[in-house]
Amino acid sequence: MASPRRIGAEDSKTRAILLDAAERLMLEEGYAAVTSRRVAAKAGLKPQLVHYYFRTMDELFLAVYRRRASLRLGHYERALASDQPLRSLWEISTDPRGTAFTMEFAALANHRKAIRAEIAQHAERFRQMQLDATASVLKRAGISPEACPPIAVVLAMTGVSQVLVLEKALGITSGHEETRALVERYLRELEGPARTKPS
Amino acid sequence: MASPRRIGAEDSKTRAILLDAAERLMLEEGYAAVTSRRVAAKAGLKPQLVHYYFRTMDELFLAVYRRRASLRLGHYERALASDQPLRSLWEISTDPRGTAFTMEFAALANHRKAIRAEIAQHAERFRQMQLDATASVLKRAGISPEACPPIAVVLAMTGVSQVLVLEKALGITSGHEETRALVERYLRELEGPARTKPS
DNA sequence: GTCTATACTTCGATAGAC
DNA sequence: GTCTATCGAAGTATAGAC
Repeated sequence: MASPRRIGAEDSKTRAILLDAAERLMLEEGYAAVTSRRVAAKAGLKPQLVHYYFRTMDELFLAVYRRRASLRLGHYERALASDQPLRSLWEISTDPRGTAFTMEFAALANHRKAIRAEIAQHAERFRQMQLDATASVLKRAGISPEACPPIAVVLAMTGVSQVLVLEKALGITSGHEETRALVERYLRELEGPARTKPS
Repeated sequence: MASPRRIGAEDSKTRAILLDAAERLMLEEGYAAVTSRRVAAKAGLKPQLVHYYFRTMDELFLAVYRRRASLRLGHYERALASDQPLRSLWEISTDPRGTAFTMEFAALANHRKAIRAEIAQHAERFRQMQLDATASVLKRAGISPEACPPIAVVLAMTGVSQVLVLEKALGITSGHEETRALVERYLRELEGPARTKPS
């Protein structure tokens, strides 16, 4: 009884265009630039259409996030099914676009409860997937979980890749090459040399 | 000849109060919450005073950043002068407040050129300080730079600490304890057990 | 140094016609 | 599904009195 207001269909073409525009805006100028007016302008549509497809701006942010998370889930599944899961995971996590999203949504989550909850939920799931793959690679390599806990490896990979991408975006690159080389050495020890071209 | 507009003194008490308010607002609700009206409300002052002390909101952000960076520089210097520089650096970089700032400003830098430049400049300086300390600790421990480049250790410490703090803020903590334990083990190997209470 | 008053812009959101 | 029209709130910033 609260809301007689109409909302557009989820499979609408226009809705997808608005999501694309919001996504690009977020990457290029940060979440603060994602306003109904600016999204519409970027999409070549009227601002009111944003409100027709999304009840609130939070709903728009959530829709953007969910679409990305769903894509990412696919990437993860393919990575884990490959013959070099750790290397594939490293390539995904050092992709600038993916990490830019992570950062932007993390900042956004600081003051939007609904988004924080959504992120936390997905993050735990991705973490578990990474952990399973990492644990089995380390086991196969004969590295004891006591000497080197797989979960710590996962966190280290996550942290190092995020720093590399974040700093590069800020124009800081000192030490990056050496760090990438070191990671490459570990990957070779565990899974051998790269067998597929990095995309 | 451009601006006949008056600007308040840098050593003003009121100015400091406004900076405090902006800083807290940024930590609690993210940079988007830092508006002239909200900063003034938090400081118990009129919004116009914000514009009296800062020409633009960017100038306010820069002032907040510089004040923090200056404090941080002092922390670093004390850490590097201590008898356990690596452990001290780890404690600094896992401090939630410091890292929350880093994240918030990194996100802000995405669409504010002046701030990006300021951050990059300071970051390189901090990086160099960390590197010097790390290199000398590793050397003393007899670890060759070829086996383990000091710069990679610095980036790893930075990345891992950031992930720990960022995820904790989002409510994600799986694997954190194990990772902290692993870092502790490395710190003990290099510098021995903690000799000072973590603040 | 702080106030009132104000100009102008942009924001999220809704109602109702087509 | 998209449009015109419009609200009230909040944003940055400035001028000028006290």
